[in-house]
Amino acid sequence: MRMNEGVEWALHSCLNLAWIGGDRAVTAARLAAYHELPAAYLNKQLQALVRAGILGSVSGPKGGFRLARSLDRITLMDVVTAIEGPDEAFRCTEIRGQGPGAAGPPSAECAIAGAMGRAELAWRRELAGRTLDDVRLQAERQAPGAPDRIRRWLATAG
Amino acid sequence: MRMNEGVEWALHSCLNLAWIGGDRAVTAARLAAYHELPAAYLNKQLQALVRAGILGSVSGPKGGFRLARSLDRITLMDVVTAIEGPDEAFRCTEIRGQGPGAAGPPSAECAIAGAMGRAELAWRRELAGRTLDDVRLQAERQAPGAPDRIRRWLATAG
DNA sequence: GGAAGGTTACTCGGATATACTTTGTCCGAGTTCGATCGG
DNA sequence: CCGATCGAACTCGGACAAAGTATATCCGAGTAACCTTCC
Repeated sequence: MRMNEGVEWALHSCLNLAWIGGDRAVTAARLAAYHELPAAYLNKQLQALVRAGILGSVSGPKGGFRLARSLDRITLMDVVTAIEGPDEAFRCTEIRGQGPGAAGPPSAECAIAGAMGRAELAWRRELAGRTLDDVRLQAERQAPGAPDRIRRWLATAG
Repeated sequence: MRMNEGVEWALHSCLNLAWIGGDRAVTAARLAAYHELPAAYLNKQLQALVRAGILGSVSGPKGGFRLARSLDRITLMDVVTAIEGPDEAFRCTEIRGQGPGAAGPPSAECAIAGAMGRAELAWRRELAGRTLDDVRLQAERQAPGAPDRIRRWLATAG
């Protein structure tokens, strides 16, 4: 069970977009270059964020991506769902109803699926309770120079 | 992000072994037949449980698998770790340290990795706090006939 | 009749194929900017 | 000189290919029971 690596890229890119400033659109190529990521593949992930309504996109010259809403309105859960999809990690296939072990019509929810689902719910609850603004605040506390650094790099390279 | 289907099989098999009774070893083929699962592949998963010390195995005729300890000493976390491995789902690859975005020597922990890690910890905590005996109790409450059913099937098929 | 030895059948265990998801790449549709032409 | 039109370059978006992991299968090593043989 391994989470899509695009989740990490998406989270970093969202923070970078916030630090750059919401008025300007930034291309996927530039966002990718900042962390030496494959540009086309990052583009694919950002598309997913657009479909989820987290980012907005502009085509053509001077085009690119920008945040569709402020960081305090984007949760970790939003990003994970956008990239990974809505399905749960543990999916009950109801094997208890297959073969000789079948108990006729399925009675209540499978106890195993219930327990696993509750654990996953705790995970989702934690993700939904943390906004990207929380993460940004923590990141700026640990590396105060980050916002300036990306703004300056974008200016010199741009 | 999809969890290995073997986790579900392993959990059901452990409960079935408990219902059958700990004195007798049951072959992978028989456990698989009870839910119409591919026998050889279930065998592979049960091997992982043996390596983790959850099950014990006996070779040769009258051989098979049996619980290495009682259900109240096996947590959901134990089984998940045995099948899925010890690695976390979200793995920080430290892209913040790559390319122009690098902030020299890595200061503190990546804020993103920290937040994701805390969420995953909540999930693990929930899994570690639930034993297979809890699940068995819940399952018997919902389907009181299950223990008898598998014992009887094993006797007739046997 | 009882016990020892050999044989057989059955099991786990790991090495080996196959299917599928994730990762990575490429080209086309659409759009905006800039240059060119005309008034 | 100013405005409109045309061309060109740049961007996202989705279709296409490669790699890695999960799924499924097969065969060999080991072992316990059983049968045969001998005392």
